[in-house]
Amino acid sequence: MGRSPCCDKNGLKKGPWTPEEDMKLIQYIQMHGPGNWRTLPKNAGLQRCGKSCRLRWTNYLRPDIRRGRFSFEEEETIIQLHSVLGNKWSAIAARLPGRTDNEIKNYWNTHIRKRLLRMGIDPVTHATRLDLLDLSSLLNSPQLNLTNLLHLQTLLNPEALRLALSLLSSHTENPDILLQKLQENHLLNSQLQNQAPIVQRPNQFDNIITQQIPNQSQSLQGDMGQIFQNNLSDQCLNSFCNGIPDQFGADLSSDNSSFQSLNSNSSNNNSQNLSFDSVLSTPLINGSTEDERDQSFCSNLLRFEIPEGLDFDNFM
DNA sequence: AAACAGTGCAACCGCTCTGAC
DNA sequence: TGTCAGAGCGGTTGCACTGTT
Repeated sequence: MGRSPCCDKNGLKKGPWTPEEDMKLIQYIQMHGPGNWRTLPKNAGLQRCGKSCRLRWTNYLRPDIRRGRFSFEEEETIIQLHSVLGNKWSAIAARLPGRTDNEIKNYWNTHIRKRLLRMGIDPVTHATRLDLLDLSSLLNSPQLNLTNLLHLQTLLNPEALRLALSLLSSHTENPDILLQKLQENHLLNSQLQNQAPIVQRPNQFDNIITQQIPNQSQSLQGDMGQIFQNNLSDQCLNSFCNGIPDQFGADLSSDNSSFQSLNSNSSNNNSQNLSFDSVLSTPLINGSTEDERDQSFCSNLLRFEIPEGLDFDNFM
């Protein structure tokens, strides 16, 4: 079915483009415009296949190409769009002027994907996954305490909470048991993955919070349930983030003002009024370091805010 | 200084989609 | 309606560069 012949089968050149080749391609397209890539290389005097020419032009030679590091806003847009569109790189690129699908794809695979994995987020589904979370780092965090673990309950499976509580007690009592628990964790994780997916997309959060909390609180005994009543909902996401940062090589205890303000701002809200917009106020700094970005990502962990005016019909 | 490992990215491969005939 | 060629797309590869030992 219409597959174009491979370059090497036709004796055409492959590999990196030389400046001379670039110049020929640019000059030809400036005179005749892009299109008809099959005949273009011959007419332009290039020993390349049409596909190679098209790729070179669309990804690197086009005058409107924007080079350089991705801004934080661009990263956020990529993540948000990816959560909705998946690996539709061209569709994502269409919303990022000057960026190509290839560039976005590479950036996702080399930067964003790894970062999400470190944060325990499945880069495919954007769901929080305990098996992806670096629990050993989490447990070493000075931020780790019972309250934070309880906050995790709202985001994780009850089995996961039980594991975490068990790990915490072991952590302080017997390091060997801790190691054993961590190994058992792999088994638990595989079981968790077979259960209903723990997806926290924003439009589902309200339901999760209003529906899951009562059930899970009831499943707890005595004071535990009361603690949940006091700590659930609007602080859960905040505390979840507070529990994570050590694995990013940063200590948020010295710089968690955004989270503190979140606490104070949201303290008057009940769980049903939880707005994830309130988590979005983390200051964003272009050109920040990877660690700084990780911290900011923490606050934007579960943010899948859809840009205003975005018509998804156009993507499908 | 050399060897090795890890990382990032340009480019290619091969499949699918689309439109012309 | 079926076939074909061209174009586009996502996945993958290979190499250059950088950091570590």
